Amino acid sequence: MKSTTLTRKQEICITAARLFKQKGYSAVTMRDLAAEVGVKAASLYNHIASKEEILNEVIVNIAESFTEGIQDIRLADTKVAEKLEAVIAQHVHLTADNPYGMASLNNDWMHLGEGKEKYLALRSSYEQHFREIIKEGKAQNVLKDIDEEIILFSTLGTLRNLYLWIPKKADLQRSKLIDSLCETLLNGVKTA
Amino acid sequence: MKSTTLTRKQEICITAARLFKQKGYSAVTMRDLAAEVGVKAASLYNHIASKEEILNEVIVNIAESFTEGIQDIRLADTKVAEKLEAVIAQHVHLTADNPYGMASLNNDWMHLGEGKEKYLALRSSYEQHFREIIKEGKAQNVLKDIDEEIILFSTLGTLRNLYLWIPKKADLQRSKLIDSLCETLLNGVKTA
DNA sequence: GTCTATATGTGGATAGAC
DNA sequence: GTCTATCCACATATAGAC
Repeated sequence: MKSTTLTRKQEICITAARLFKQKGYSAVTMRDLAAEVGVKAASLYNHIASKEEILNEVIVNIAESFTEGIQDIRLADTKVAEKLEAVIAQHVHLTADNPYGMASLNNDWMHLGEGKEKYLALRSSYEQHFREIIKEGKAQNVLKDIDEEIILFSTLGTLRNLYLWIPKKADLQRSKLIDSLCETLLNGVKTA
Repeated sequence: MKSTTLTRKQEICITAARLFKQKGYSAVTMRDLAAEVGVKAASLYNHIASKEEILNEVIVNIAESFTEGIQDIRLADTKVAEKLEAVIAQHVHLTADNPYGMASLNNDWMHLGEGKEKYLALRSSYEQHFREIIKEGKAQNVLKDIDEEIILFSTLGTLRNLYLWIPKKADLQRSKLIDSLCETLLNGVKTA
């Protein structure tokens, strides 16, 4: 992140993420990737140590962004309702910035090698922060008395799938999308 | 579906679906599958023609159930609110009956061969029926004036992820889960 | 930093004995 | 219907010339 010019390694990882979304990590070969980058497969190894390292680069950075972000949100001195909206907004922003990486994060994390434990810890931490916000919301009577896990996974289910249709709705403004999602997820779709 | 005793082919497909959920279709080898079934890899080919055929068996049957089900719901002579609840209930039932197959349906459909077009047609049809129900809801002022696509993908996002946590919450009764999801998805999580 | 050539392993699938 | 043995294509990754 020190320059606007992409290093070769970054170019490889970004291209890889796009292919991983299309076919999944296991079905993408180093030859596929090399062809897309415009070099021969062997040349990739001057920039990365292994296929697995690419997956690590793609996934772990995003996972860190999510966990750091929700920690800041949780600890912030704001109302619970605003925290919930901030969590939704963060998902929209991080997904719009990197929809391909989000696909790998969701679907290919089990193919991580060394990095798997770190990823699982980050995910676990993320969910725990989210649970604490939900608990706070229920304690303050801002959230209904619905099972905490249902609220967590229902909300996360929608947010985790954002990567599937944000690219298809490129025309939709982020701010409008965030507003609609907050309304839908927090207040529901039925009229009162 | 003509007997309570599983045929060898059914046993293979059920075992395969479980492995596909763990590692994804591409990363599961015929040797992995054979070991899990308790035979040698070559023996599998007395029951199935190819690895791809297994994926077809796993995915297409479920996709058909979903599309047929939502068509019946849409055409039924019931109120829109009940239709929405029926869609949610169908997701819970089909997912609880076959959580492993749902993983393949969500994540491995792109590896279908011949069956891919059929799958895509079924999915498209499913979404179209869902859209029509949403339109009906908005026309009758049962649903808020939120973008139809947002309602569709927000709701589907949560429902498509049910396979990830239904197995972890085996103790949760289906009827309680359906009630909670209807409340959460339709009326929202915030207090009025 | 990219290439050609290749080492080494493993994938899906088949042949034919039992 | 299951086995052993095997074919052949293709996977990741390395060696060494340029």
